[in-house]
Formats: sequence, structure tokens, C-alpha cells
Amino acid sequence: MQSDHLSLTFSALADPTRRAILQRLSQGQASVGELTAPFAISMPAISRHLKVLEHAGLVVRSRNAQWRPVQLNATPLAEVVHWVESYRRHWEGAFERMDAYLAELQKGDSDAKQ
Amino acid sequence: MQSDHLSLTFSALADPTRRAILQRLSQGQASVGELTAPFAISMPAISRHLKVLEHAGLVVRSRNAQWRPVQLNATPLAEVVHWVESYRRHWEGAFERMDAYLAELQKGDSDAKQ
DNA sequence: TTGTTATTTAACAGGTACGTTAAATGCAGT
DNA sequence: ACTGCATTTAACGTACCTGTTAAATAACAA
Repeated sequence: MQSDHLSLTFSALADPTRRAILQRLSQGQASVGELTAPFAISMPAISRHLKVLEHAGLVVRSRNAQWRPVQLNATPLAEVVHWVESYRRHWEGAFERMDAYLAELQKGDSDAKQ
Repeated sequence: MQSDHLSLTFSALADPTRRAILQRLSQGQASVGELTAPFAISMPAISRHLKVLEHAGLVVRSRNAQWRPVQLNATPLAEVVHWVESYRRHWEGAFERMDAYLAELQKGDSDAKQ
């Protein structure tokens, strides 16, 4: 496992089950049982996923009797957005080039038809 | 390895060597040898990292004599930003609560001093 | 053809990820 | 203390990740 924070966050997000858990939590806190229900995997497996998310700082846990409610903490995602945003000009550049290319294609098309 | 695109992208980004490669490529295309130089790992290892990045669509490769130039393709990052942005209100909410908390602390502080 | 350079593939090792089932823990109620 | 419920930990298997070195491949140059 990586120790730098960004790697930790990205690898936590790299699993679709964990992203689904975050999505569920974006609607409010939930118990481990509630989080397990929608999936076809065992509760221990979900418990491990929660440990990964907690270690990445993406969820926080508390205690309420025998329940361990899980709550979303989205703050590490700000770091992700910051990192990704530094590449924005590159993907926007690529989209523009694609647009120009498609426009050129279309132009060539209508030229051909005339 | 995950097959859904977002998982593929996130796990490609979860490695600091691969992120460093992307950063280098944001300044222009490079050969495998050039990409290997700054790191303390072997060229086959870099070659494998490039395969992962290519599989995630984050780089594209071409051929020029015996060189295989690598070029950044940032378009998959648009998908990442889109996913992460849907959580923006959550982390901004958290920051606001933190600000309010700090303001409250400071207020309590100056009250105490008077 | 032969040699040189750039890169990839093969074969291997060690560590990590993710799932399972069974046992342990923690808390509440009787 | 005993029972029941929610959750975690333990033990295990399988597969994947990341690195290594040595061999294979591809393109050029003589």
C-alpha cells in the first residue's frame, strides 16, 4: 500500500464497491449492515472496504450502541480535484482539437457532396 | 484488474511513479529511455507502467525508428473530475463547518482575554 | 549479415488486495 | 451471567502488482 496521501486516496477510489459505498454515504450516514445489504458480498468484506476508506480519510466512524455508523468525509477529494485540475488545459486542448477535426471532416463531407 | 473505466483510471493514478510520468509528459512527449532516466527503477518497470497508463487511455504511443514516443492523453481525467465534482458540496460544506468552528474558537479566545 | 540501440517480453520473487467462512469482540436486554 | 445482535478479526486461498535480471524483438547502420 502507498503511504503518500494522494496515492492512498486514488487507490481507495479505484474500487467500484468503495465508490458505491461513498455514493450511498453522500445521502447520509449508515451502519455497516445497511452498507452491506445492496451488495452480493459478505459483511467482513465490506468491513475491510470501510477500513480502506477510513485509512484514506474518506469516511469517519463513531459508535452508537452496537452500531458503528459510517459517515462520508469528502475533504480528501478536494486534493484530488486540485491534482486533476492541473491537467485541465490538456484535456480541453484535446477536445478542441477533436472538435476542429470533426468540423474539418464535416466540411470535407459537404465539399464532396457539392 | 478492474474493467470499468473509472476504476482503471483511478488505479492507474494510484501510483506515484505513474503520476510523475504524466507530469513529465505534460511538458511534451518523451521516449521510454527519457522517462526512465529520472527514476531509480529499471526500464522494464517503466515499460510496464506505461502499459498500465496506455491501458487506462492516459497515454498514447507511436513509433519513430527504434523509439516508441509516449504522449499524454488527459481526456480520461475529464471523467475523473466529473465524478469527483459530484461530491464538491460535501467537502465545501465540511470546510465551511471547519471555518465556523475556528471562528467560534477565536471568538471564545478574545472573550476570555477581555 | 552483423552489430548497435531502444524497447518489450519472459520468468521469477515478495508483497498486497479482495473474497470467503469461522471465531472473537463489544454492547444491550433479561 | 446469559443471550442476541452488529461488527471486527483471524486464517486462508487466489489473483494481481511491482520490481528484478536475462532473453527476445524491432529498427537502423555499416
